Amino acid sequence: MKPLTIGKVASRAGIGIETIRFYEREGLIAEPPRRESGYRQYPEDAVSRLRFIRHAKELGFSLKEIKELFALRVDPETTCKEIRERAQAKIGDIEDRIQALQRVKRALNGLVASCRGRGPVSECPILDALDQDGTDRR
Amino acid sequence: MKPLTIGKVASRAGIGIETIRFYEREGLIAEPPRRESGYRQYPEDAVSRLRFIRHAKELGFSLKEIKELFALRVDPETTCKEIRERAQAKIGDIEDRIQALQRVKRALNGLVASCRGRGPVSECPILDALDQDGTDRR
DNA sequence: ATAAACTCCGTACTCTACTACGGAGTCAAG
DNA sequence: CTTGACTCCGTAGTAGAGTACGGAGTTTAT
Repeated sequence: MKPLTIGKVASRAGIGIETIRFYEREGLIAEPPRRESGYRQYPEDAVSRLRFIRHAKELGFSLKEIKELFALRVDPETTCKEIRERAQAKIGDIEDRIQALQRVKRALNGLVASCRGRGPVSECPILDALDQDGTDRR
Repeated sequence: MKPLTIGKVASRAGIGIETIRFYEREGLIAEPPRRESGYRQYPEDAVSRLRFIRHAKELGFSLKEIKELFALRVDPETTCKEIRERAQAKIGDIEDRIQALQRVKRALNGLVASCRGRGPVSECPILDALDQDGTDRR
């Protein structure tokens, strides 16, 4: 359980050193303790947090949204009610995204099918995939 | 079925006029025909395409990726096999994303539940949600 | 005990995806 | 036939998310 240097954390989490410092500046991760020399010393679980950030980004969450996800559990002063409400809002959000992804997937499947069927692929099922609910949510 | 001006297209698709011109420059949408005055004239289905772009972006696809999705069906010279392969790769990709989102969702649900259960919410189920496969895919 | 590798910091640069500006021409409703 | 809304274009600016630089100090493996 010895603390990790920034370089170790970076390679384990699969991101760059500069990015970690950047996230620290942006408040996505806590400032870690330092040794006398000023070197950062990370506990193991910093790696999980950074991986989470990486994956969440790949899913299309912005850094701001990721911060909000983290905020759901920090401070023990937040009332349960509030946490529940915010979490549930996020869940709704995520469900929307899943729906939308499933539509894209169906469209691509349609493409594959029509292709297998050997007919001309000229017309485009992808376009219909997400076309509905033209109005804004979020 | 009369053609639409850029402004109409923009409002129906839920994006800005400048953004449409930008997408045109970037090759995400075709240059539409113009009337003598130079005004762009869009067919109805331009709206679908733009909505598709908007939704795909919300899902975390970059413009470049979106272009790749579209490229799956443009040129009729691409072999069926190739289209199928590329489409299937994208499908796999999307399935991964759906899985990941479902993990986040489960984590949030857990959060809500543990909260309702009244125990201390101190420890963080969210972090585990996406934490696995530390290595890169894509 | 010394070289190679690592870390520090602030600043500056890059890339993506818009968004705004502004002057000039065009359209359409009254 | 005017006037207010719309569109044209090129260029410039912005926000978000990193990424690079470079000189100086620190660790660590041999």
